[in-house]
Amino acid sequence: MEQLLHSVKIGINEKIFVKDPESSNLGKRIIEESILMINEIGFESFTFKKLGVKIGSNESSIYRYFESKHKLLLYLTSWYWGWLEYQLVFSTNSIGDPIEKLGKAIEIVTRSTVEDSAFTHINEVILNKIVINEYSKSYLTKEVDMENKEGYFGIYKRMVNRIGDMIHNVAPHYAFPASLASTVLEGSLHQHFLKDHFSSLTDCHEKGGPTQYFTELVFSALKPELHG
Amino acid sequence: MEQLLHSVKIGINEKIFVKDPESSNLGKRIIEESILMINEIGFESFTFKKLGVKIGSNESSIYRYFESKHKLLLYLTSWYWGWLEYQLVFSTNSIGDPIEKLGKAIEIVTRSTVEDSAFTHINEVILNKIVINEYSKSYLTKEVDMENKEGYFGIYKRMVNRIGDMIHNVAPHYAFPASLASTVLEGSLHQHFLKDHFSSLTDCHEKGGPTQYFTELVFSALKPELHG
DNA sequence: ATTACATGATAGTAATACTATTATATTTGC
DNA sequence: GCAAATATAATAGTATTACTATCATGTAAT
Repeated sequence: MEQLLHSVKIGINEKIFVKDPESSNLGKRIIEESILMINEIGFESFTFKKLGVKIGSNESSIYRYFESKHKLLLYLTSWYWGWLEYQLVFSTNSIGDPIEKLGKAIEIVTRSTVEDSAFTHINEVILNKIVINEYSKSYLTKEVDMENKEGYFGIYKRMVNRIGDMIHNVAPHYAFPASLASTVLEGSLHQHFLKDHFSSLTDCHEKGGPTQYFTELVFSALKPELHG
Repeated sequence: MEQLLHSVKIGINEKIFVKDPESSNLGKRIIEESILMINEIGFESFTFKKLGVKIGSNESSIYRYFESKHKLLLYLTSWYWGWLEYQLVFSTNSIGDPIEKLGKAIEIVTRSTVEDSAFTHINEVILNKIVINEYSKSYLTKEVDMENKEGYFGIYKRMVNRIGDMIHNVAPHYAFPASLASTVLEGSLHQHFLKDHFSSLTDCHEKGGPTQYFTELVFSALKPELHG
């Protein structure tokens, strides 16, 4: 399994980058250190100039990989969703029972991220924090429709669709499978954020909090429509 | 009723502004036109300089009211939540039955905003669009904990708590009233956004879509714990 | 050794998000 | 009605941002 994972590469829309950061050492350091830096100082304060200083490289060299910091954010979050999708597919693929399958899927997308040794230059735990704090900013823009057309959000959409399909397989007559799937994915990020910054607005205080909350929420919504 | 509404002023944390925009004509025009402009060009492209040109005033004069565009966003969104809270309290206050009361509350916070003639200089329909597109940016910052301590998000939190309390009154043993309340408020904005930009990720396509989706979601979650 | 390509260094630009200062209206108190 | 106080406007200035452009240097492949 470790071997298998080591040969996996998360496939990201090539329009998001100018030059593939996976293709060079500098590229990998851009990814590695930008994750740490965005987490430390936030996306607004993050600049290519500061990143250049940190990795002992030059601003202009970073522009060879990404034409803007917005594109870098799209890259990082796409990578995260691709990585999570991989976990999802890998862990649910062999499950035959639709209910059990959906349960496992909810667990995977709502749990706190654990480290993954397969991608040495990417810290998934910290990347998860970035997704919680910054993902919305990647699509809450005036350019969203154009960028959506270009396929920049493809992995995320595929992820929502996968979960929506699982919901459909459990309850074929349920009227809101896509909305429920998007609520779980987006709502999970939100509950994790609330846990850290507005603790009175959530009940998900322990480690498994969001998983338990969303598992109950989804299955009680589907109960009246259960298949079979 | 119209008379009553005309005498109501939405109370906003005074630390958010330097000078109360409700206290002068210029202040009101700042609010009125900033809503239109942020909706048109998006919060990132919006600047006080551009706003000054639009209202025939000067950048420096706008800084007398708000020390930054971030604070102006906090003001606008606080106003929106205060306005919505008013609608919520007004419409549910006289309802005795907890189930009916919660149902009405969900309807009010998930429906598409309708015009309100009580506040002539504020277009609530457009302000609602701003909240959908920009509200997350007001708290997804490195300053969130400090600003939360200052009470900048007080109205929103009160709103979530009100709905959480209503949930609790319907189902006193339900374990996640605050999470469910925050899911409805935040999720509603998200479903409205998806409707406009990622229609394949939602099933809430018609006008009453989000209301029906969240009403079913909440009541099915509470069903096993129903009071009485 | 030559060429190609990746990276680095430097400079420059228009715009942003302000602050500071001074000037001119407008309102208010007497 | 006038002075004083206050509100608003005009102008200038600053550090930073988010880039683009050009040229130099290092390194790797033929």
